[in-house]
Amino acid sequence: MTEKKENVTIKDVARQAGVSVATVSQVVNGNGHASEETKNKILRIIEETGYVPNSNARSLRKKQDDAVAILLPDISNEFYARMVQGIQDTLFSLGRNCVIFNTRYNEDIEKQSIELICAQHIKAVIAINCIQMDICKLPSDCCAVYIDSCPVTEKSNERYVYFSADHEHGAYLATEKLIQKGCRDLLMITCKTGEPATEQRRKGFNRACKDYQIENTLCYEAKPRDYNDAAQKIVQRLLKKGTHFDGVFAQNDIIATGVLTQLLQAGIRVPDQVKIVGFDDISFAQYAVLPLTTVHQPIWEMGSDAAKTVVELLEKGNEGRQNRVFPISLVIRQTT
Amino acid sequence: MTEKKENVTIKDVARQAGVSVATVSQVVNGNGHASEETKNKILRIIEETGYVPNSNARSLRKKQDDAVAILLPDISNEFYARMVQGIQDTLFSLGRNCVIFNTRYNEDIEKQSIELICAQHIKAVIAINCIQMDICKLPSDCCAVYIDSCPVTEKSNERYVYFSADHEHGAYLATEKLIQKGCRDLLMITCKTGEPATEQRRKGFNRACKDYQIENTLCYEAKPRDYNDAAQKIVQRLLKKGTHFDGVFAQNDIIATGVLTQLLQAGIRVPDQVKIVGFDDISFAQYAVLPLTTVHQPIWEMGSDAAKTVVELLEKGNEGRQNRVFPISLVIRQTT
DNA sequence: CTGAAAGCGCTAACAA
DNA sequence: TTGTTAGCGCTTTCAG
Repeated sequence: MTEKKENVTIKDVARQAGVSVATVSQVVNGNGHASEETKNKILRIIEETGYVPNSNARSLRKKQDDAVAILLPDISNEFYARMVQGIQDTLFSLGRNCVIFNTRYNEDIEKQSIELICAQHIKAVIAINCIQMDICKLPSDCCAVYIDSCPVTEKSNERYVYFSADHEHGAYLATEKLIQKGCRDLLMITCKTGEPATEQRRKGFNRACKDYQIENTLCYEAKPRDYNDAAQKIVQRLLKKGTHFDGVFAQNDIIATGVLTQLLQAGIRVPDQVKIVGFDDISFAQYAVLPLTTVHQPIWEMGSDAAKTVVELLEKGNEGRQNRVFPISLVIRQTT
Repeated sequence: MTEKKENVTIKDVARQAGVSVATVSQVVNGNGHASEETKNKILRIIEETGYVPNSNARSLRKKQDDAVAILLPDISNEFYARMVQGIQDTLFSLGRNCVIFNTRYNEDIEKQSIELICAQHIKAVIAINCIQMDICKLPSDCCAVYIDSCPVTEKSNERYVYFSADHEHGAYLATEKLIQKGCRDLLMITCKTGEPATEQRRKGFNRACKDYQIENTLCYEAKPRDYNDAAQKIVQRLLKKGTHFDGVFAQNDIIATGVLTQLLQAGIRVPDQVKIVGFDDISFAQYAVLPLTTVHQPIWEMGSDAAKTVVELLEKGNEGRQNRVFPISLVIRQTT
């Protein structure tokens, strides 16, 4: 039976090695006191047979899955995809893996995902910008890092930590740049109303406007799923009505791209007549029709750090761990 | 115990409903013959307690996990992300979920992912453009849809089906367009050598060149992970050497964007002096510095169809199912 | 240092 | 229509 490498169980390995399953288990998990000799023998048999432990059985027995769940709204948005890369890279180096729940900005799918997390007895989750902030819905023995899902003023505790980029500061810098470049009639196009990141960016925008005594401001919301299209429609409508604006703060780069497209199409010169600042600094901010001035977020780092943190939370509990606010910076390109 | 909704097991439900676990199991899985009365009672208790079946126990018992595995090389590439959306949308409507393995063009990670698939006893996989074509490595009771992972001439069988876009035709159309627009010195920048899609596109390019008697052709490979950067470096080097070319067939839109950036930076007019055609038609093909002429693939549809197919394969076996080649089309924008 | 045995939560015969 | 029971593959006391 050494040629077929399927459905080999711990029992098969034990039998072939002439030991008990307990010993095999100990060797596999490295927490035993097996002699070098038996250890080597078992390892050899494992190699030969291609034995791979049944993770369902293990999770069942331990009442705990060793995967980390990632909840996010849209995997085709590069912002989230790059954060996932950060998470995975770090998880991989910790010998763990993850399961991604792509919730499509849909509360039902989010709810269902949480049910799957319960069903699978996953005890570590990274929730990125999720709607369902009602954290009671996670089993009480679950650890979590919430990224942008909660106001970071939320106190972290034994099981939860809150991460966020410094959205307010980023928005302030973006708005300030527009004003310093001479814009007086500002348009902000936000992401989803109610999202913590959206609201903090709004705050930063408003504060900058106040500090510089800018009073002509417009604000519209781009519905998610298709930010680009939403942004184009907003600009189109404004242009048609003849509403004047000379500076646009787009709450993400996808929105900024939509604004840019529509403006250029209407024959408006950017940045001469209208200036634009985006947010996130995803790759096509660089490669857009006009490379975008935008607010850079340390996306990979936040993901990587979240992975490290959630695993520590799970393994050692929260040793006085604080919430984290990640610094952002303004990247000047050609739309301002 | 009706207020806490944690760690409620089938036993708890059975006890509270005054029935056996077998009956509960039957009701939950809908394959029993319970009376309306007991069924309703059980359903009510489930609702009250918030019982959710332990998927690890179920998978263990059934020797089969009901998740579908997705293997792909780079989730931050919008092409793959959008295909995932298609897969998930369809899987969701079938009441299944998926686990994504993001292998980073890394054979080790791919191997490890396959091990996790084995460990978890997942029996359905969708493998997109994966390296490990040695399908023997999947357990013999696994069903799979391979997308772009194998030459589609591979015969499908009881357990495997091969999907592919019509890469050769797409490449032919792209190349033909360049030639018809007057290009005579063609540069092709390929994706990873050896990938079936790469090789088929190469074939299409070569065939078009032959048909139109174009002899001055150059061919370089852009290494994955950072296609944009790789493409920029290739163009930079060529420009420095003074190598002449007036038409570029980029094997994906990310590469095309890199080419475009470098060309414009060198003061070369596109499409006047050099024309470019990309491949995939991902969103920023539309929003690039110059909207890209590119080959459109039905990405969402391929994903959706793959999901449907793999589930059917699993549930009913392969009822004479053929491989599929998806049609592509050329989208003309502003780089030709 | 190693083995025996209980049991995680669930499903599927089989009995009643 | 419903209940009893064996056992999926694994980890983990507890004995030896």
